[in-house]
Amino acid sequence: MTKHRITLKDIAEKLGITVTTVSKALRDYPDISEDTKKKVLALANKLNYQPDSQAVALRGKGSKTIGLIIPEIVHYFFSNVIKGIMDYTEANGYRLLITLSSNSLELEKKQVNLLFGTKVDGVLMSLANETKSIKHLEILSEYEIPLVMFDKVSDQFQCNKVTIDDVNGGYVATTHLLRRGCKRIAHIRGPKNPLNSKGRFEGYKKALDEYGVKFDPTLVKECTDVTYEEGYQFGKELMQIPNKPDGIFTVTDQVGVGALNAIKDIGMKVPNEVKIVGFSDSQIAQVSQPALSTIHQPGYEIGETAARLLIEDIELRKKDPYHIFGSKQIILDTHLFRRGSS
Amino acid sequence: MTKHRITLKDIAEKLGITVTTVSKALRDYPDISEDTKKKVLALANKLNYQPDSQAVALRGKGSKTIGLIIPEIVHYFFSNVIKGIMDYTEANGYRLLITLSSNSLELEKKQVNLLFGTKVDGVLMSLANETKSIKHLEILSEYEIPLVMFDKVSDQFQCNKVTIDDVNGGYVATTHLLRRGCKRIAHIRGPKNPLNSKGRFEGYKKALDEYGVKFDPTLVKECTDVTYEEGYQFGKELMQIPNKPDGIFTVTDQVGVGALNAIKDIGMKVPNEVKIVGFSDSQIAQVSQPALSTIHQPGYEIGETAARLLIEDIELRKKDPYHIFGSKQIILDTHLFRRGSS
DNA sequence: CTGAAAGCGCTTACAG
DNA sequence: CTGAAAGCGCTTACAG
Repeated sequence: MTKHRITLKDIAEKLGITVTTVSKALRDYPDISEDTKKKVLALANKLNYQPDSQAVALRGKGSKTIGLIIPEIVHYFFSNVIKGIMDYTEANGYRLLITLSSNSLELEKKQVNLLFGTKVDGVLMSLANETKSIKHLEILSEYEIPLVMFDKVSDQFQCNKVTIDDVNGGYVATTHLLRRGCKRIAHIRGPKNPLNSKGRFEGYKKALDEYGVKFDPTLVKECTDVTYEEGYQFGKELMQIPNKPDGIFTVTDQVGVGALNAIKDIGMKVPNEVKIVGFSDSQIAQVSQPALSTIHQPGYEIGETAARLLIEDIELRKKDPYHIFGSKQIILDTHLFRRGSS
Repeated sequence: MTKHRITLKDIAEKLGITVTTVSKALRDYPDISEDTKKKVLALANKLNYQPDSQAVALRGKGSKTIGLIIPEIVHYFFSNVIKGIMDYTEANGYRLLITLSSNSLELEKKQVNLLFGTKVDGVLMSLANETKSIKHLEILSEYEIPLVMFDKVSDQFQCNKVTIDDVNGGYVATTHLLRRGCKRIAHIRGPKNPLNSKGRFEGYKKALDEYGVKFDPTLVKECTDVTYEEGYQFGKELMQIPNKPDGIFTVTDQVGVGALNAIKDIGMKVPNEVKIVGFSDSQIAQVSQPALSTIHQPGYEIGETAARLLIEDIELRKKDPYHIFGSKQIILDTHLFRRGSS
């Protein structure tokens, strides 16, 4: 005895009116009498009527659903971004369909097509590390599905983007080390491709340059997976070179804490002999001993802002078919959190 | 010049046949000629035809979408669960709609209704800490929408459930401390309500009992938010009581590392003076110094298993309208990972 | 082997 | 103020 879902027809029959009238009453059309509206509303509430979202989407304009493509989910920063997105979409009556690229271009393509097929009203995404060409995103512009990129964005695609200023973040981290008296500052960077690690690296070089410190490529290590283990390994290696660094700026906190622990395990003192600054302000940075100085990256705000920009485009387009989707880049502020490691 | 979405009608017109035939050809009906099938397939591929999922859902049986209600997203364990769910649903052609209860009963109710209105094929959920009564879930059984609970489950609702054996986990953690020679073992537990913290606490008591150690309520502290900070605070407090504990079992790794750092900051030695075991095997546990011993909780497998059980029920019901949804409880194994803290 | 017709649940121009 | 009709894109019993 499964219940069947209440439809407009059920309400109409019980009230002896037509579905047209019921539909209009529920949507508060001005040409329906107050009396009818009251009756319809009352019955709809009593029966816990929920419009069939598939039918509404099929008929109307938009599914009230947003698609998200994210490179990783087990990840402190991205979790925060997702939370920002969810809170904003939830508050604005949009559903969130979540998909994973696992940093693979192949999967990313698949997810774009899936979301297209699902007729989402818009897409939020952070690119996979692998992704260079953005040809697979063109289907979105062809069909005028708004896209907002965040964190890992491409400069080859025109759309709203939400990022932080990675160059400045790297610059602030490095000048902090310089001001704290470091003379030889190493950098453990991320992979070549994503713009973030490129930016942080540039900021590092810019700071050195400004302080008249010669850039030394032997002090730069490049991660593949950007893990704690890589940080530990590179931290160790850096302490074995003849002219050891006295400061390290790392592309993430995972890597930073890895380096920190390696240095402690070797028997050297942080921050006395080596100072370290990470990036992201993950929880891990607050918990290491000494706690890791880091550049705070506002994940929640990034997610919230990206969702807001997307929903604004969706709503504007609903009202005005000629509305052109935004193409600004919003760059959110970062801050240095100085802790025991520097 | 927005492109319009390719429909069956477009393909039919180009080929000079009807939508009926196109639909059947694409679904590989036996009564369509091979020749026609080939032509249709070829054109559909060429035009990158994607069936309108709303229309399919409206017409057919099921939306190929699963709803997830999760208490928290910025959370190492739940992130892993979600990844397990996503990988499984993705591999089986289901979409995932993700919603947050933020551990609030009110929001949880809202999300259940939202997912019901969205006509998801099934629901996965872990209960909010606040949730005691499960009356708001009855709508799912009334409309025969399958539900699988994981991690935080209720014994008042009949459905498939995936959990770990918290009692055993707490027992294993505590007996480990006893065997390592601890005489006075404290427990920093979670809130009263969720079954997990209750279970871990029971396991703790069971172990004490078995080893003939008298249970001392002054050695039990109860967290509200289960954070690093609470762990730090309680760790400190425990070291201030006259007859200090020499071992601590904590409800999570956050709390465990908090306690560990507090004890180090006081100037006491871990594991020499106090041994600590956490719970969950979060990343944080590998990174503290000494690394935290912990009970590994297989988040990914929990998610994967829950998704599998749900999709099995969905598919079976599609084939057999009389199929009755499962109501077994799968209890996954935990393991002790011994590290430097014990 | 192919197609005409009905219908899923809704919305909205149009008629009365 | 209310309702009959068309249609969104699809699937499937039924007819030929």
